[in-house]
Amino acid sequence: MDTHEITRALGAIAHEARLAVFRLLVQAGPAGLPAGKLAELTGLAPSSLSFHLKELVFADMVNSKQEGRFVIYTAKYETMNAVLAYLTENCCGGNPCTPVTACCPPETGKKKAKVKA
Amino acid sequence: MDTHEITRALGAIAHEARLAVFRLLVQAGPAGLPAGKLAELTGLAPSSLSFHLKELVFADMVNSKQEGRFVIYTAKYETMNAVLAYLTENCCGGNPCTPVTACCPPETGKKKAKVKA
DNA sequence: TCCATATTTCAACATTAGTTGAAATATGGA
DNA sequence: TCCATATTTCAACTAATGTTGAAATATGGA
Repeated sequence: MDTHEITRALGAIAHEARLAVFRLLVQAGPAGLPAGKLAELTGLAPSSLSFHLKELVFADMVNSKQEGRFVIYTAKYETMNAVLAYLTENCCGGNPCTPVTACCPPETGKKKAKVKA
Repeated sequence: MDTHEITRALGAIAHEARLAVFRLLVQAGPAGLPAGKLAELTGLAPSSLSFHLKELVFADMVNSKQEGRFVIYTAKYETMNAVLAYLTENCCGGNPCTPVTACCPPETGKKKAKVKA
């Protein structure tokens, strides 16, 4: 992940509405949530939500999949973890401080169903 | 830290120039770097750098202190760590996945020289 | 004091991001 | 097929962000 992708990912969640959406998806886990539910939970106008979801998808922070007439969105933990890793890399002039262990295995909504233990 | 502060912090580093500056400061550690050195390392015009530094300070991601005729900037690890914590809080629907241990003790450039162990 | 260096401020402008409401598209069910 | 629901697209507009160069301010040293 280069700096361009990192800033895009950060920019994606550097907005009240998108941060709210992203957190809802993080908390929803691999099952995700349909756009309508997100609209209901955030109170965003459908067109505005759609705009923000596109941003999140473009930044690779979120995945979408059609399911019947719903579109289900899921958080992409991998990208978030890569961002966290980048932010703490080379921290403190290379001094080995407490290492960052990023959160959550790759989502099971995708192909790889990697489960711990 | 509320969502407004989080988005401000994220927005502060969601920009190529500011991310570069922030990383340089993270790597520089508690000693920090003067504005001029940052201008040299990033190639930013002085007025542009000044603008971005103000953003970083405003977002509480960076501290500044006058030192002779230089202004020394330092990264504020505490804020970064709070942001990392927020992003992974309540992850996976509350499932206790690998916990995030954020990076670096509070900087010693400030008053509190809290060292672990 | 006067000068050189370090940094910030300002105004003008250019670019990008976000919001709104209406219309378009897609899907499943009667 | 026709209708209702779910979501996205579009165009117009508003607001926020970022860039530039010149001028202003502050500091230390000769």
